[in-house]
Amino acid sequence: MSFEPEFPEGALVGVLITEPLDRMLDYKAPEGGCDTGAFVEVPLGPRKVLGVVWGKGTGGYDLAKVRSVLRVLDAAPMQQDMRQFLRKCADYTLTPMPAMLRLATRAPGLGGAVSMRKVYRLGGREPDRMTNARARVLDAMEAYGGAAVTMGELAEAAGVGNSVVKGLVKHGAIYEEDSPRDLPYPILDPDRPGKPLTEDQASAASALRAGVAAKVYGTTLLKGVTGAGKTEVYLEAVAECLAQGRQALVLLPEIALTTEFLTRVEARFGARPAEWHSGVTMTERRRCWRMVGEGNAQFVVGARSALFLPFRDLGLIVVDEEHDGSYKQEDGVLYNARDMAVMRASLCSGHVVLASATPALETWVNAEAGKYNRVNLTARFGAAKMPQMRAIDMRTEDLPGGSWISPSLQKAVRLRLEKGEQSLLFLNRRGYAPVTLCRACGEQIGCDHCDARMVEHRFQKRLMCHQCGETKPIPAACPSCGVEGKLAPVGPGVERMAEEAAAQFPDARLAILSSDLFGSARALKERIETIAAGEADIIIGTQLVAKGHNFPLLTLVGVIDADLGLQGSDLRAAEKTFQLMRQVAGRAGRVETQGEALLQSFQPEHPVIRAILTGDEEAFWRAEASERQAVGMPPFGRMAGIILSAPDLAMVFDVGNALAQNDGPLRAIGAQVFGPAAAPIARIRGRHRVRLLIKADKGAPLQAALTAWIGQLKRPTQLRLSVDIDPQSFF
DNA sequence: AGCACGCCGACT
DNA sequence: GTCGGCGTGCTC
Repeated sequence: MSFEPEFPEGALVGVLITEPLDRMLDYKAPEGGCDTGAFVEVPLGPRKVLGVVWGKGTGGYDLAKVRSVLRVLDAAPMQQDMRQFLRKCADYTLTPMPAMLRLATRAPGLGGAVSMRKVYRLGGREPDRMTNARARVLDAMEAYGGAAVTMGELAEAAGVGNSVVKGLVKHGAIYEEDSPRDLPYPILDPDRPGKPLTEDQASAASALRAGVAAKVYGTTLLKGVTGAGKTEVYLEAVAECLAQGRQALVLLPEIALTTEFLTRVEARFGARPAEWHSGVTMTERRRCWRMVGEGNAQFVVGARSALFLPFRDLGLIVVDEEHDGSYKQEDGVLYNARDMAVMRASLCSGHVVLASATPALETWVNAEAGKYNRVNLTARFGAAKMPQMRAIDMRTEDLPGGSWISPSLQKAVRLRLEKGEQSLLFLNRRGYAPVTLCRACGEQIGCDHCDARMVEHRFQKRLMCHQCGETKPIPAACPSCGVEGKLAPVGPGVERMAEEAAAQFPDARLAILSSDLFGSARALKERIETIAAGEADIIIGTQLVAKGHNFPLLTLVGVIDADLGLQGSDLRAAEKTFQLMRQVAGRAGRVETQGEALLQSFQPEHPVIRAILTGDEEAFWRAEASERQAVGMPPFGRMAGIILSAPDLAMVFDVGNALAQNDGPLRAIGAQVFGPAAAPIARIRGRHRVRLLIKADKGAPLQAALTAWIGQLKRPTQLRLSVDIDPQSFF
């Protein structure tokens, strides 16, 4: 080290650790000193824990008891913008700092030494005897040029066992050396020619490029209809970012989408980006985390948690399908990755691209207000046209009970079958039937641990709770009245749709796409590929199919129940329905032929259904926005949810009521409290849950008031409390 | 989070 | 008389 450390040995430093203590601890700097941002190992009681040097120590602790940092870890120090990001994110979501730090250190083996492995290069000397096998090894070696190769790879390439290689090492014909296991990612070339862009795409791309080139914070909504080629366009923004030598991040809402994306990146930049999501191996995660921190990964594609990777110089974050509900983490640290992406970029002078065919209302409003730029992508790529959309009025269809494919829809499917084209029947309900009803006593079979009904999954021959995942066999007799043979499945699920479709179209090849029918993302992806290639005539799917997979042969989409999601008092229901419908409809006819989308509805005059059919999105958003504005709901007001849970129902309500009564800190900022009421999921794994909702004006200092409010409460040990800022759904 | 300390019920 | 339940408190 040629530089003096910021804190010389023995100096007092404040360390943030990943253990749930909601304050910094003072330690003495270790031998050799340390700097702010260093990842360190510190003693805590009998344990050694991970931490980050956050700055000068406070000195507010008995100096005699202050212990010393054990060692500075071999990892790129956390930069100032990252520390600011964690702090702001913690303040916004009311999450303790240690939990934020855990999010940012989700890399295995962080504490360990850099792991090494043996690699081999061509040596200078000749072996004593040249054998056939040895010659093959040297030939294979030659093919690698000067590059290092592992034993496994080399033996494989030469078609020999490793003893041959070892023999050559002994004679000096091959050098053996140690190399870090975590290798840098291949260099991406932003100057390779991309796919030719349409005029529309090119102008959108240059707008995005300009945003990235400015090297200041900015957010752009990239709004483009399904199939308009948003990916090609934002990859140009990535190219600009890479050309500047900065790092780029693309967030995708679904792991299943990454494989196709990687292929496109490879085609555009000549190599694959780093991947970060729950599906990648531990080794690869560690490599990704380290290389991102060292600047040896230029481009990362990942899930929402990739926002917390230690980027050195992040110039661009793309949030693809930004409206997708899965960007909101629903357990642990409750954050919305879309909003946190904006926060992160604002701290590192990066640009954000929010891409969607159907933006979230919040995003639309921000673009209208001029807080975000807006770039529209209108033309469909190539010859593809938007599908014709039509409602099927279910009130006038002659349909026997227990079946859901109307005669009009049947006719349309037959037509496609005759032409050898694919149809998609969309139903956003997994399983066979959502309700199992006893025809003798009216009992609906529920989950033993939650207040949810059990959904029949006929493939697995079990009932399943979609809340907690609990399953049980389908009983022969009613658990309530004991009568046998009277249990009946009620309502449709995709499995049941498949049964009906098989009866209606006996000669068609059917494929069901539902997340619970696939063990892995890989299996799902393979299935999607064979279907896209034409292995099925009729696809029956849940919302999984609405997430951007490309089915070129698909020309008809039938939405079985377009009314699902319109009911209820969930404020976002209309928005979600709108987004889903347009996306599913966008599946149809992505290539040459004109597609058709049919929506089965009992209320075709509903504004949402009409907005979908007329394609007047702006009208939909304007109407939705003014409705929300009138009642002061997000994004025109602020909301927070408080979930209390404990094994004892009375206790949860007592605490909830106590909170509701002592609402002084909230009243001080003009906020209102609603509840306590049973939470949307009233019981999970034996814990009763109640929810309070807080509604405040847009500018109100909500987080500070919530902290003061919750702080005055003394709560029993078994009671858990979590705060959800900007909840996704509120009843 | 762990882990220790500590104060009340059913066992050798 | 002890073993052990988990409530309370501490960790620099």
